[in-house]
Amino acid sequence: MRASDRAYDVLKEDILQWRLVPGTVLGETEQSERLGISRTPLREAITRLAAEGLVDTQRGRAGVVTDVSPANLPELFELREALETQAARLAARRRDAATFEQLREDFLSAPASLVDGASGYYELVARLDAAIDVAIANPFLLASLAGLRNHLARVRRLAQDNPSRLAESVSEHLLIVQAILDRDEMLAAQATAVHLRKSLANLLDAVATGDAVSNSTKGTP
Amino acid sequence: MRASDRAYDVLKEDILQWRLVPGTVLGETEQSERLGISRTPLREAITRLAAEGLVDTQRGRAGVVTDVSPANLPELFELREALETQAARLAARRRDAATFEQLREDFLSAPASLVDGASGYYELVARLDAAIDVAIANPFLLASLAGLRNHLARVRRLAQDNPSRLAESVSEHLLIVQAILDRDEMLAAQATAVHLRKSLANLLDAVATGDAVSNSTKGTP
DNA sequence: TTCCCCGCCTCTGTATACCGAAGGCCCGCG
DNA sequence: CGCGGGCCTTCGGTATACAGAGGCGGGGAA
Repeated sequence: MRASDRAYDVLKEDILQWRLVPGTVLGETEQSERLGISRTPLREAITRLAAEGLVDTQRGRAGVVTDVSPANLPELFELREALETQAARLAARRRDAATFEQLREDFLSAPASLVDGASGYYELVARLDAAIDVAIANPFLLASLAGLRNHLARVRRLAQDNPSRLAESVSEHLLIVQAILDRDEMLAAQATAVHLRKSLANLLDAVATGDAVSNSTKGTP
Repeated sequence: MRASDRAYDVLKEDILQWRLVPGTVLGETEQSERLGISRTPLREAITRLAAEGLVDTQRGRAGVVTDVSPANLPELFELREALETQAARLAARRRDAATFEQLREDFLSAPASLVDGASGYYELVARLDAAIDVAIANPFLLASLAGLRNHLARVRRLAQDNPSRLAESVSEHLLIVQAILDRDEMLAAQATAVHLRKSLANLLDAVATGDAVSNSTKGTP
């Protein structure tokens, strides 16, 4: 594997996992030494991260890890609503029945597994996202979704999911999966919109009540 | 200005204007000599173009200008519908009245100027896009829109606008501007969706009837 | 004549050297 | 003692040198 790819992966993970906090200056000399590579491949990694909006680069100053704040939540969800409602609509149109039938069963049995931690549930949601990605079969929409998810991953660390919210979330996802299975494009899109609005409201509420996630206590390997 | 920025601008323009056709291999040595810079800043430019999806890079092979074909039109418009309907909705919510009042007047007088070429009209549409960009005030949505427009600029060269289509397009845009002025979010989004569907249908028809644009005969400076 | 293998050559990937600019610190002057 | 200017240091930007890999062509053998 290329050194620039490794540098990119490491730096991206470091930023997404808040090991490199917003505002951190990524000096070329410093980071190239830390990663054990020379400045040339490091620059390529920084350039790629800048293109994804994870770092800012200004003339004469090396990359600075982009700032994220609760103020970005409404902005991100405006984009998310645009992309994911369309994704749900297209998935309903083109989905593979067997895949979503399986997902439907998994979501039906999800409440039982919620009692012992939510990590399995998050993994299930990720599988739904992946299934939708495959179903929509649109590289351009997919690229925009991928960029969005970078920022969502960072902002999620700002607030913790409310346990009671998870049960709601399961039923909302189930509705989406069912609509996709039924080839009901309109319902799939609207159920997604509903889910996103409620998710945003929950996140904003969690932020407002000071339920912030300490960076050191939470890890998602 | 930095050499890498100049290289990026030149290459991007060359790709968007079809001076570098899809499939062209961008050898590092060759391009750095052509642009009169060394390979280091050129690599940065290629990396940025790759992040935007304008070039493919695979291990051991330099950048290759991404392929575009009429088959991409439906895919692009699926993303475009998602982003631009949301953009119209948000613009209706947050627009500056004076800006769009001016645009309304300009679109009202657009049919008169259509008789002597459409270049002024395209510029007017670009001004509307810019006004919407300002109104939505959302950097994430804006970034996705910018990426989309890169690809749209390329694919437009695949088909020529039908003159009779332009008159229709004016009235569709007028409806969008009026809806934004009226703060009618729903109508703004739906009018945008209508416009996009008709645009796509027109483009697909133009492609199907072999009305392709010769690369050398059309320039957009 | 055709196919396969070997070797050369070019090109990418990485490291490093050089240059210019900007910022910080220190010294001197008011 | 404070402020300003100049010098020095450091870092980003660019060029270039070097190594490894992959591809292509030529030659030999079947």
